[in-house]
Amino acid sequence: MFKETKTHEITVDTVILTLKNDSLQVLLVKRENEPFKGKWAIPGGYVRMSENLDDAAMRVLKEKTNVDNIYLEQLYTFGDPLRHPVARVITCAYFALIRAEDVNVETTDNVQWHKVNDLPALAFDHKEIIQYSLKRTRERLELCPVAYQLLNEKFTLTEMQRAYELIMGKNLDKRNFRKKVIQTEGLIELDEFSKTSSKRPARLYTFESIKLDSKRAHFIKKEKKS
Amino acid sequence: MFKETKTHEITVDTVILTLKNDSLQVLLVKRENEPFKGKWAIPGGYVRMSENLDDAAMRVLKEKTNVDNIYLEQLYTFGDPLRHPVARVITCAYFALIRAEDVNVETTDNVQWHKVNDLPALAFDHKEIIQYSLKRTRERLELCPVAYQLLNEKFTLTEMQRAYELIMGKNLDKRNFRKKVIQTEGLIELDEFSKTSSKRPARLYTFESIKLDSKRAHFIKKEKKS
DNA sequence: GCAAAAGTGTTCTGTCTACACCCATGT
DNA sequence: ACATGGGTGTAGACAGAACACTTTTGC
Repeated sequence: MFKETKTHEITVDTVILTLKNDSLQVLLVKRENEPFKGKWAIPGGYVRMSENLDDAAMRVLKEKTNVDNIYLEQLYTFGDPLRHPVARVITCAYFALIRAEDVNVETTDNVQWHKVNDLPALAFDHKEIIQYSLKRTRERLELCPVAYQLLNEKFTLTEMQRAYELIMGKNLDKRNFRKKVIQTEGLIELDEFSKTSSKRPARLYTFESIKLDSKRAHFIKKEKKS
Repeated sequence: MFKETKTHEITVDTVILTLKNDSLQVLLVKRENEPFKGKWAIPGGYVRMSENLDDAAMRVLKEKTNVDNIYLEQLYTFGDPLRHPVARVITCAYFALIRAEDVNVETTDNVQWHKVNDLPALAFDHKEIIQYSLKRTRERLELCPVAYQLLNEKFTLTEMQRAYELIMGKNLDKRNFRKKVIQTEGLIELDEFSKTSSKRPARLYTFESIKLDSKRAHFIKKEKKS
């Protein structure tokens, strides 16, 4: 009766992206156990019996990073039988964009940010998962300005543009970018300016509902006047 | 050691859509076992230990419908602990659009097509899964003309337009529709005409790679002339 | 006063929408 | 000859791309 002890196991893995040092970075943890002991991996863990997948992803994310209340989206489920060398582990991958400001991750020797353009060797199929999350993030970005999730509560348009550029992997035209984003529903022009000691102060912006529930945090174009 | 016999089980479920009788229909099977015995459900089954999720979905689909070589796409993974009343079953849902012509499904009392706008009571969260597949299909349709998968090998533009209308749930302008689709890469105008006994014969079209591997069957706009 | 980033408009091109009439055939 | 669905073009609104100079501040 217990011959079939081999069962599928199911995990969630989370790709956590942030902006740091003018590059897009992903949070990795060093594996402490076999397989792939000592290799870097995206944070993940087993799904508990009584929690749904979203909750499991949230929990794992919170356990690893102490970050909560963010835009967390199911990415794809990876189930190749060979993705795990010793067991059959199917993983449901999630991804999240988080604000540098919110990041109270204490990085240690075993928990570190890595540039997505310069990844170390990764455990399992985690490189593929990260690449896929980038693809999805780019697709999302073309529909709604999710980049605000990477920005501080108050930000300049230049910062926002830079976030877009880092995600899209190409430079954008300043005037066209501004023309487009100022039409975004929920974007608020503040009467404050950055005083980052540099040159001319830049106007700050914020999002109306920047603290809202992540599920509804889609910013779309403002209604046309009729 | 075997106290923790409760484990996650993982299934794949497939939403199989087709056009029939001028409506979008989904293939349902009547459940023969508890839970939800006698209720309609989308075809699904357990993932085998040595197959990946895509293969499992393909296999289940083939077993239930005898249809192969189609556009089959992972939809979403549903993992609510309460979605199955007696066990913890996480399901990875796939969806497929299939051609009426290819459908050699023998429908029986237990295997039938149902209009997506008029579904019976369904087992589990299958109604939600079907709704989600419609949403995704609409999104896909705006990017590439996946509707060809619902059409016969040779089709008229009016048939194609009708497929779009049924998926999008709204009527389209004939001239605008044609202007747009004739720019689609891979669409071939044939020197044949439908002779469906009606009135004026309509020109037939086909897709260049209509028999191609589903993964690459994305038709995009033709290159602009430079 | 100069270095550095902030800020700002116009033109062109392509795409989307709305809209109405003639054509080819079967009966 | 007429009924039926097939087939076609134009004008206006809007969105995206290209492109360069002035402004404000710190030093």
